[in-house]
Amino acid sequence: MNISSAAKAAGLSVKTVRYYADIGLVKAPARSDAGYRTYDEVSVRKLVFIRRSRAFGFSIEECRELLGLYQDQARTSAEVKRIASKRLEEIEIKQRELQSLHDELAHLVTSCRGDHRPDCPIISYLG
Amino acid sequence: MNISSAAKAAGLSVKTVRYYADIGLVKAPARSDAGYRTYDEVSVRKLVFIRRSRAFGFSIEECRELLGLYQDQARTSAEVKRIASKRLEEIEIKQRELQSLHDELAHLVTSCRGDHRPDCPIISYLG
DNA sequence: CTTGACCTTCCAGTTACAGGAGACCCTATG
DNA sequence: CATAGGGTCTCCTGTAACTGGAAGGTCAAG
Repeated sequence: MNISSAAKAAGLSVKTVRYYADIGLVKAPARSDAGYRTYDEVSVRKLVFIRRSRAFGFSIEECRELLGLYQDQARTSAEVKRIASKRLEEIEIKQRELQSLHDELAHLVTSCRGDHRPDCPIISYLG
Repeated sequence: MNISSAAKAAGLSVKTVRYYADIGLVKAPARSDAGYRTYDEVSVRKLVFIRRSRAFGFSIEECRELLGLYQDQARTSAEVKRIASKRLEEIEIKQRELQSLHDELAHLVTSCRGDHRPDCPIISYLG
């Protein structure tokens, strides 16, 4: 399985798969005679795992850690839960930040008439 | 007023102020004989404007545009409102994304016992 | 045999700065 | 007056997670 097939199967771009190989996250298990990266089902499954973890906003380093736990038969669910909980907390913090930003900006936008005149509460507030 | 005083007055780091000068966002209005950047009240006010705009998540390019509108006596409030509304929409999209992420991850975290055993719904879901 | 789609490596660019090197400047103190 | 400490300058590198592109090798089809 060449890199483009693996990328398609995993739902990633070729560039991204090559990048993951470069940083040692998911290396191609083999190379062809011509030096082409060759992937198998196992590595594709890892790539999918990474894609889904990334979609959850886990960083590459967190993905690396999660992938280690994914492959580790002996790890406890507590180890996984710790990382996921940390990520959940980050999400909640970001949500609160976004909420206050949203409310403040929404207030400014609704209070701005948005007509041809120059006076604007948004600019007044920012300045 | 040297760069560190200006930075302190604007609530920014010296590095950031120098960066804004480099990219032509807020240049120092003058230089001393020794080549030191010299700031005045007007430029400090612009720096504050940028800091507050950045805090609202406006990109540097958006800040550049807003700053242009800020300084433009003839601009209409509609022009400002357009940019702010666009930003507000981006925030709302991000909020919805974060919300579904949050719900899904929260569901996984609560369904994981987080004990010494290896079976873990989080990993099962990601893999 | 050639064409076109693949693949390779390496380099540059993205965002919005931060860190640091090496050199210059300024002020205060001994 | 020398020097010590800060502050400032420019320039280079690094960050996260890739994307785009150049130059060149490979492979299958017609």
